[in-house]
Amino acid sequence: MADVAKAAGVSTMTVSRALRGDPSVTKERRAHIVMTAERMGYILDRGASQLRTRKTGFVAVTVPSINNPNFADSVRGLTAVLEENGLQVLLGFTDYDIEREELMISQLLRRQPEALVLTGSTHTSAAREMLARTSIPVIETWDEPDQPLGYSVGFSNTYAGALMAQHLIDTGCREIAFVGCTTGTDYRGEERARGFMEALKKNGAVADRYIEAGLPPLGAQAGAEAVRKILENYPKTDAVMCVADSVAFGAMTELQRAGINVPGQIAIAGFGAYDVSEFCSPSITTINPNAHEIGKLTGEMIANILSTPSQAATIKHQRSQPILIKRGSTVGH
Amino acid sequence: MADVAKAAGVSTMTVSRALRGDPSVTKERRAHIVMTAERMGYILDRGASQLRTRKTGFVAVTVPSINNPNFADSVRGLTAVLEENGLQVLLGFTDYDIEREELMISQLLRRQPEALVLTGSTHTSAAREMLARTSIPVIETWDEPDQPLGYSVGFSNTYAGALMAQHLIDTGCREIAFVGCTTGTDYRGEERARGFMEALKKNGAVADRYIEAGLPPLGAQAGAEAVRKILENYPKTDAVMCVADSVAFGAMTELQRAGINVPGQIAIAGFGAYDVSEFCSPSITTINPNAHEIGKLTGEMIANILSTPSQAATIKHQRSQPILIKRGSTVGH
DNA sequence: GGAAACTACGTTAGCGCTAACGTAAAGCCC
DNA sequence: GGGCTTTACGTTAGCGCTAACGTAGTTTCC
Repeated sequence: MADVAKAAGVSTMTVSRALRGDPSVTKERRAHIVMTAERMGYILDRGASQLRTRKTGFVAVTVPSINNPNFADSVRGLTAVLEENGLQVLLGFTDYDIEREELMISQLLRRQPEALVLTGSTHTSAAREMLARTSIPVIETWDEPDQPLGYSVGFSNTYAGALMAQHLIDTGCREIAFVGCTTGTDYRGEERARGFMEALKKNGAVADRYIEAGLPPLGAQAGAEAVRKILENYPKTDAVMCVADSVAFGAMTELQRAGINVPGQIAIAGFGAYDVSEFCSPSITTINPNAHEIGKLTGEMIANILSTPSQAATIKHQRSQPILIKRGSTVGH
Repeated sequence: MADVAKAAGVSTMTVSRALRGDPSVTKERRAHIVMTAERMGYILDRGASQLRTRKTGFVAVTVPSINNPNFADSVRGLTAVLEENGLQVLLGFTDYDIEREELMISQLLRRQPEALVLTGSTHTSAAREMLARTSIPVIETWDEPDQPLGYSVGFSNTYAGALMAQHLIDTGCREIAFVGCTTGTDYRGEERARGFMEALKKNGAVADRYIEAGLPPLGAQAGAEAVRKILENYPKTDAVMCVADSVAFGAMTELQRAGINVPGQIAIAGFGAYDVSEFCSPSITTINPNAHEIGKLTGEMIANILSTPSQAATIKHQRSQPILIKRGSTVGH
């Protein structure tokens, strides 16, 4: 910067001001300085400026996996809003493991982010302690936390599960299975299962068919395997709800391969509103979690918090609405 | 840090050394310092340390979109390897737009990354200039650049296109359409189309059926619409290659809906080895670009470059091999 | 047993930037 | 026209950390 200043015949302070667009530099001088800097290939060092200004422009984000289209959508929505506000996302992948989440959090915090976004509301106690001590806002997403760490944006996965259970019962199904995983990793999926099962019980339907399908992230393969288990152990099953659309797609394909009519004999439902569930045949009934919206709302919440100097936060908990999408895989049952 | 030093009864230098695991601190003292720091909730500021050490631990990465499973896989593979080497990925999304790529690059460079990973080899001239001036290694991925900016990891998309064309011709197809987009955005997809068309010509097949399917990222919807165009304009078509598996899936579903047998009447092929193409019925012939491998190789290359102080780089260009996966959507034609 | 080497610390300085303050010169007001 | 404000800069200091060097105390070796 000193070199640029000398070349432009001004002080480093003026260069700094010019490059940051400070209005107290005359237009002509700024243009000259910017041109000089460009010609010399000078690039402003955000690392040094952050040391002085105490602003990094980072927002740390942890997600279980980027291969899940829902989380990918959320990250995209979040990134877009933050970018408009001059903020850069620092991503950490937890692989559906809260121990890894703890590790990611501690690493990300060293970068002095201005806010921290987590996926889910289940964390290790060490992570909770760290986060309690942090002065930056923490936003939990994709859930409605019982003991919020600060802010939250999401929906009740229990409710989402119940929503689908109600739909299947309304369609006339009574012997309903759920395919998911309760390995203590995908907590949001487990909550959907819990909400689903409880709603079944409340409606007097059979609620003993929980099929363990392996470790997350579950895919079509897991769905196909689960269906084989169901046909073998519970031949009278008339509906299968899956923890994600990819699983539902695999399940439905396997049923069709076995010559079973969907939805005539067995109805299929999923979660996530993935592309595939819309275009397969029959199309799969699902729940749209509005992933992009969650990311967008989170970004807006952060922009809001950071621009409000007082701690008097406006809205601390944003609820997003999961939408039931009725499709061919259940409606003709 | 000074507070921790005082509390532990040592100098800040010793605290710094202890927290970084410098072996010149006795075990007992280190344990004591680490404990003190933890008790006080002290977190090391990487931003300040990077100013002194000139090492940020950042690797900047630009990808067109994270919603594409291939790029998601690549990012995951890359992140995993870099994480093992103490490096943090800084992600920028270009939305298949090289103007946005230029913007992302200039923003990311301000963070002083130690390496820069780009997707593709088509860049704006301003971006090429910036990158030529940078002293950090630049790795272009998902392509084999004609004018490499430094390093590269990828495969020839032209070759991948030709590979599939050859397979369709071998299967007996002659009137073959390609569904993609040539809007000057998805350069890798365009190259696959070019390689595909050239291979068709070389084999004396019809090569005039390029179907423009809209802006990237293309999905199942685009595939379904393209198929309608094909049936209308080129009813004698006996095979359809799509720029991505999601598109191929939409195309196949639409054909089946129209009562056309796949592969009996029309064969379908895709690209990307997405989950859906394996589990749909019939399963879709595709090309596996080994996305995760590309990310992994890129990460290893970076680790290698950064650990070798001399500029005498070992391998500058890594070739990854796309694999043809023959499946039900073409083999019974 | 004395020089050399090593160990385990502390001290000093500075990485590149900008907040806060200082200061001329110009503009403004009655 | 004297005092006020405003504009457009420059000067000083320091953000939190660690490389490089300095220094006691200990060990090694012939």
